[in-house]
Amino acid sequence: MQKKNKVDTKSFENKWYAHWQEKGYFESNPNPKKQPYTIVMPPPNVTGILHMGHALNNTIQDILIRKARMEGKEACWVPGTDHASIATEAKVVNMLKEKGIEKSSLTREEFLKYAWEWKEKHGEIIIDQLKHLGISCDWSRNKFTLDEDLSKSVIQYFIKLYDEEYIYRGNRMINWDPIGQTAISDDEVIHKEVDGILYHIKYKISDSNKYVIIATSRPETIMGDVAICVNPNDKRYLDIVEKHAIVPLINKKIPIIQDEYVSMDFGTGCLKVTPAHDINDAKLGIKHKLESIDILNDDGTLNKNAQIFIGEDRFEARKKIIQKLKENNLVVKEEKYKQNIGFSERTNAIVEPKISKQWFIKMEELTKPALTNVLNENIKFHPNKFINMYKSWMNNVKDWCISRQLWWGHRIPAYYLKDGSFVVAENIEKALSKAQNITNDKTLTKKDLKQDEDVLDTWFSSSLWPISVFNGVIESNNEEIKYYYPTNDLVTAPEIIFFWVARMIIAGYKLKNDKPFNNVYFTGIVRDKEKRKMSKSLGNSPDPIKLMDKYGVDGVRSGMLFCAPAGNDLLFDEKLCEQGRNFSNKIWNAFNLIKLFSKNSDKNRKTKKKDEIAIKWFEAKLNHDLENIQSSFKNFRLSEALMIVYKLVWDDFCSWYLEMIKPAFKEKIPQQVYNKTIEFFEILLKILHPFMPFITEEVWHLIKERKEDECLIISSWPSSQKYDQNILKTSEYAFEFITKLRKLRSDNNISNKEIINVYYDSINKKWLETFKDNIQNLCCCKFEENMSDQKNNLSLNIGDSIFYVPIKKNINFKEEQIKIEKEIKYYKEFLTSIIKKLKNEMFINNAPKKVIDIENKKKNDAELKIKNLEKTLESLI
RNA sequence: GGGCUCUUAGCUCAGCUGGUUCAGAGCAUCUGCCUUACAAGCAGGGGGUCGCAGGUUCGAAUCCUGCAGGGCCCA
Repeated sequence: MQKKNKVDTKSFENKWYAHWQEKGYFESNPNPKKQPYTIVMPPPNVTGILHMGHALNNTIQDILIRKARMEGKEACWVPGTDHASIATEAKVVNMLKEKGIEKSSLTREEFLKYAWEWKEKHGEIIIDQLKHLGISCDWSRNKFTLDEDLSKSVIQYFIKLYDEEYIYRGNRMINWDPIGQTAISDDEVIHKEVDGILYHIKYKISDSNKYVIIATSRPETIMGDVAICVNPNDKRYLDIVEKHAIVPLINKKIPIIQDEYVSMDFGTGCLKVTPAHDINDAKLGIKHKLESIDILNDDGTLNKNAQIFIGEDRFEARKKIIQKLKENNLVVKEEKYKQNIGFSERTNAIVEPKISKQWFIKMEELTKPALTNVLNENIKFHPNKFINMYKSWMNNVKDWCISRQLWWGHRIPAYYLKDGSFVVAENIEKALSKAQNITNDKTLTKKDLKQDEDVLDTWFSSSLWPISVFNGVIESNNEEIKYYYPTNDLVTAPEIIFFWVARMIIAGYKLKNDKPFNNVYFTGIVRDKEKRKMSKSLGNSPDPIKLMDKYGVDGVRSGMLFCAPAGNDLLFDEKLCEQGRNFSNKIWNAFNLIKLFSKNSDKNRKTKKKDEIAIKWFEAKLNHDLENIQSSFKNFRLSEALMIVYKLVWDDFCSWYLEMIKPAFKEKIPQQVYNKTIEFFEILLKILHPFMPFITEEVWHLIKERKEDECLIISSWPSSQKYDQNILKTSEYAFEFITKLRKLRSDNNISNKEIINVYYDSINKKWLETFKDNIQNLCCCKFEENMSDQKNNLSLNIGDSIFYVPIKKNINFKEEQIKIEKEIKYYKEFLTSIIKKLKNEMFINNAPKKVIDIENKKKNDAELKIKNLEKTLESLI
């Protein structure tokens, strides 16, 4: 029969969220009397939707901020969204395509109008979804990276870096995304191993009947070939060096050159050199002063330089070229081989190396303070294993390409004059005056200036986030930035350690000469049970909103946390939410019981001994655990902290404490015990609150009359008080006794209601006095001192004491005997090994005294144990 | 290919600079219970040569080397 004591979390989730917001509990203002505690939220893409990664990440931040708030700090959590230039622009382009509009048919202004409409329409979705999670960020501070003040900050930072000569414009090989039609940075390229084919193609030697065979995986680029290169040590090709080869199909004459760069054992040892389409070939090209022939259009189709297959897509062209070469018997061999191909992080297009004029940031100098302050732990990484990764990136960092051929984003503040020279300024007016100064031409007008068409890499703007959300770039000394910066903790995914974390640190030192945050907590990547990363394409990612509907917000939050140790991937299983929901229910039912107590509390009833002990014990256990919880939090071991709370609530409070103080049938609970129980429960609710904010707030208001502003969310975090260590130790024996007697009862089919008599002789009287009532109460037994019949008894060995249990029913003494003999054998072997150890002079001479003492104690304990077991055996027979 | 990291119960993980009776937790599983807070529960139980092979040491899950296998980052 199922009972209906299930908590309906939906009935109060919205109520409390609205109440907290209405009361302004999430909001923060600089308060010199309080210590600030600041988190900036990693801004999700403005048009994105909530996935499990967001849910985990924001839950963690919420736990941290709620705890800080309860600890009396000025807790400020700044939320926001990111314009995500390339991702959002791609979405808008697709949307337009569906309407039959090509981006190329629109002006910049027209396109941006559509983009802003799109943003207005979709931009609030993720914010609403985040609110669903119950997160307590200061929504009045909600920012968007394209907001006016943030945009100004970005431009100002650009100008500063340009003026200090960290930013330059240069013609370099970059990664070209033919779908997004933009340059992307090295970090936005994902390398994957792909099955490819290495084609061995014959090139005729000029003025000869001979051929040279080159190996290439990209035959469509042969029209861009400008040379053939061999290793000077390669004896196979000595005869053709200095001659010329003829590029097939287009019959172009190219030189055969030598360079040690060419590996003799890869392919045929002959490399076709295509400087426009390969980074290494480009280097060779510069070295040997070769021409660079770009045969591709920006969209990845062949251009007129290719001479053939003009307008065909690069991969189509590849097929056709191979076919044509085959027709001419020029393909000697096709070899399967694994090659590394770069894909665009955002569009998944195969990236094309391309020489292009772009804006770059010189990184070498800028990374120095950013590296030092992580290595010296001025900024702490949790877990710190990521320091190594960070270090190697910082040490090998290349200049960062920050221009993107997109419209959605911060437009580069460079203004070109007719002669191609440019000035960098925050707006056209300032640009004009700069231009007039430089050229000494006061007749110049705005019309003579043309702003750069490109926008900045999104990560360039987000690197300012911890500063710009407090307007610290433009007004570097305002009250807010002075109070909140550096922020305390950043919670993010290790995937963006370079994209974002590193660059925020760089910006922090550049602009504020100080770190942007004290701690970086790296969460794991959310994966499914089969360890596959959760992704839309695999369809293995549950919708967090649906999960919250099913298991309650608190259930999902705690469920995720159960298995989220820092830096370890989270193998998500819906079962965890079930566990979380069950936990909510447990809390709810503990509340139900306490509510029953309240109806039956009695001011005149005196506190019993068993209750006194229960209170004394739980008080000690609670304070003991509070210490551990605090240290887990300090080390960002949040799932560990939750587990301590979980066990404290479920096992210690519900299973032991509440059972101990539960009054007998039809009896009332003493008022004092009730009050103490409420006090404990309140502390438990407080430490549960960061993890499970809703149920705890609800119960908080139900267990006591409270005013509407006496909320748990702003209550004070409990600190650990001094506690009785002794009772924690001695109570262990009581629990052990109870467990063992319960087992004895079930092994021998004794009904739970039947009182079992337990006899004892030499025993720690004080211990028994302390725990007697609770033990008798919890496992339905009765202690007697003198036993008449010394034989045919079962017994319990607890610590150094023996308890005899005369059982009238048929007991298999033989079996019992074998069991005890086995145990005696184990302890005897154990004892032998310890004695051997203690006789070992090397051990005695080398081991610290503490260890030797322990071994001696082990010896004594084992001897006593054996003695008691033998005594037990005697009483059995 | 370079670097980092991991391998402990069926699953997910704790086990700090070697030394408690150290092999642990949660989940899962098994057994018995609809006992008046809770079957989304209660009570009890079982389960691991700590990846493999060496080495250092009085003593190794813990330190070192090699091997095997997984993961991450960078080329």
